[in-house]
Amino acid sequence: MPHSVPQSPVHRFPVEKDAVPAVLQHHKIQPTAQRVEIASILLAAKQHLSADQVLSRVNNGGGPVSKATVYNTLGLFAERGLVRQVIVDSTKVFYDSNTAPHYHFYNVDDGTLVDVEADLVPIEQLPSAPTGTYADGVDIVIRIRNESN
Amino acid sequence: MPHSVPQSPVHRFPVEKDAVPAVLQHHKIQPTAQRVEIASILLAAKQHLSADQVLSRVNNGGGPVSKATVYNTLGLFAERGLVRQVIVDSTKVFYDSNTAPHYHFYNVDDGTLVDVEADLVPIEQLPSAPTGTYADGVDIVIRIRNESN
DNA sequence: CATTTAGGCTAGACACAGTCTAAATCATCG
DNA sequence: CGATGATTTAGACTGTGTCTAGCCTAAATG
Repeated sequence: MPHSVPQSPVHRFPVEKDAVPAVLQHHKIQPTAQRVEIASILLAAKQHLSADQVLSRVNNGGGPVSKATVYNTLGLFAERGLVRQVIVDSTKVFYDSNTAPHYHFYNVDDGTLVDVEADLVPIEQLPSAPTGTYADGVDIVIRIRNESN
Repeated sequence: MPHSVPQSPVHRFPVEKDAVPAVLQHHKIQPTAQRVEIASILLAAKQHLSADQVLSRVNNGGGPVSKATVYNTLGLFAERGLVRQVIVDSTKVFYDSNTAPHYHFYNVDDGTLVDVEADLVPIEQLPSAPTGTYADGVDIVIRIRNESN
């Protein structure tokens, strides 16, 4: 499961489809038709999509793209820092088009993710990583529930 | 996916097998043979086990317990606050026998989990939960990698 | 032009964690 | 003892994600 060092995006949201190939190249990703298709869905807004959601959106909009290609492409995007994997649900991975430092509210009742600005969670200092290792990133998830009265 | 409000354990590690039924009852769990078997594996130490690991351990040690029972039982334990679910790997859930407030290092190279004392990560304040929701808990995962030189 | 080559794409089979179902078993209580 | 409700069970099933083997395309080679 590849993870990447957090990296500030150089692009602004939304990214127009015309601008997608350049963004891909900036991340050392060959822009093919399918990759542009998938990236333009993700980069249309700051959002969290599962592979499943990307697959169905791409097959309603642009052209049919195979399941394998969607999964491979999302993995490649994550590896190259174009998107970030978010692990909050044991059953699926979310891909976050917002790569700026931030955390998440996760609504366990409806499975929704909401961004939390990083500076809203001031951490004085991180504990040092165990010997022989180095920190690669910090994920903070604040689990929330609906007030059910 | 049930989550529970964090709850300080009243027991000390390791919990001897004789003491397990009382611990279960303290968490409002009927102590059956299978549940005692599974709980005594988890409570033998502060540790992080997947359902898979519990299943194979219980079937090497005590008696055969079906897969469905292991999954149901772990879910029940989590719901009643005897153990905590830890979501760091998209492919499986870990069950943490340490229910005291703490966070985790997650070694993405070898899939290992290491506890981080809660007071080593001082958080000044949490952002307020979105309207209509309330915070149910905070998970912090520091992803680490092996220094590969 | 024909041929090779390399990267990318695809359908469909596959792997595997976790859930569901229907039946068997067990405990408790009158 | 028989009824009732909770628990356990084997095995089928679901859904996410991976793998395989072949196909396509574009660029390089001759």
